[in-house]
Amino acid sequence: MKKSKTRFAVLGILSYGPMSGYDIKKFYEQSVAGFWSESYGQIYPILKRLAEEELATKSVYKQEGKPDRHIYALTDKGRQQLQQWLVEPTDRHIGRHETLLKLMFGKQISLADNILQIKHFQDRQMKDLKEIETLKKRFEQEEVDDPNMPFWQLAFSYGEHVNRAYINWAEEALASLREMDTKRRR
Amino acid sequence: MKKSKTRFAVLGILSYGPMSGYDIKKFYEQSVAGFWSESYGQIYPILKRLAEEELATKSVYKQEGKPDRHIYALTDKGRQQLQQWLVEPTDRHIGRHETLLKLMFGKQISLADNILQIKHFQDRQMKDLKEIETLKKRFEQEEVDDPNMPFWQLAFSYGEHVNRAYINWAEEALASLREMDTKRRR
DNA sequence: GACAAAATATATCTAACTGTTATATATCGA
DNA sequence: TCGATATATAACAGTTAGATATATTTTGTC
Repeated sequence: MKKSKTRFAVLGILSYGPMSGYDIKKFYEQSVAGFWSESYGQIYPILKRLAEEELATKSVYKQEGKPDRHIYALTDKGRQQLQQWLVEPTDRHIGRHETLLKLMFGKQISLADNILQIKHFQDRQMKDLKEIETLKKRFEQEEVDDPNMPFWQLAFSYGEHVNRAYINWAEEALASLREMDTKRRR
Repeated sequence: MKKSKTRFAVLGILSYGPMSGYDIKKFYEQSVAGFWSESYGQIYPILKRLAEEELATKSVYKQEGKPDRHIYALTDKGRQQLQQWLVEPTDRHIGRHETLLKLMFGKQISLADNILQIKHFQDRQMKDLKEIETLKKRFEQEEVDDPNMPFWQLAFSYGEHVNRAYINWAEEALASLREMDTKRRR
């Protein structure tokens, strides 16, 4: 039986420094949206288990007006397990790209509706690309000094490459669908 | 509560013609690997429910030596629900790209190990791209005459765009990691 | 501009759902 | 012996949507 990937995603984030479950969720939403996500339903139970297995230590910080912060810090044992996973060969995970799936059944609806779907997809990826560019610039201007920076830059570059591919494909697909439309009307 | 996407993935495939659960799995493995997948654990229970809800009809064909084939065919009601889903706005699903996640924690392991991971990823995507090209050529040569063909071509084109982006990004990332390596050694 | 209402942020946690993996079962052909 | 054919399911992994409770920020109205 394969071990949960969330386990390692959490250990990985803790390698950046001690954090709460809330912080971890925020990180995955704001920084690596695009190629990874985590949900509270997994994060909290796993943090508990990591503490039990001594891969992380837990300490509680009281706050006024806000709930306590349960901060977890990576132990040596935790770092070792993380490193083991990092060097393991990685097998493919087939994502579920709903827009593409819908397109496979495009014959069932009008060309106009197909065009709307792809436009919606293209718009979203354009926004994503802009966000990545903004984040990248902010990191450069603020001259973020972090030993993880070179790896974050590779991730930015990934986002740029993939989103540009999405946008270009969508442009091509839209042209193709519009051509089908004019042919059909003749 | 959102409805299961497998439901619609199954209805969609049935729009191509009557099929068994086994056929559906094979389709998702062989044809749209790259942007969708389905597992038996979902397919069989959902086929049962689709028949109960009269979105598909079931008929059993006996075979000698092999298990019976349970063939499901889309009903008008099923086609209607499929069409409704096809025109609905699609929201983003964030995949889980393990290689990229590992790269985010690349500082924890050697540059050589990071390079191995990306090479492994690049190799796999090169194979995928070749497979898509092969499939595309076969469809062209055999002059496949199917009203869904234009939509399949858009899916091929998607695969080409995205895999080329993956490969190019990997090339860039490898160059960058190798440069980091020479700098570190100086 | 003042005030209230609504939305967002902080923070943890869990039930109910969706989706994956691995295996059982059984026969035929390579 | 392995893979293809074919259905089925238990155990696990992962997501969604809500409860809980308070502070701040935004928005709408007078």
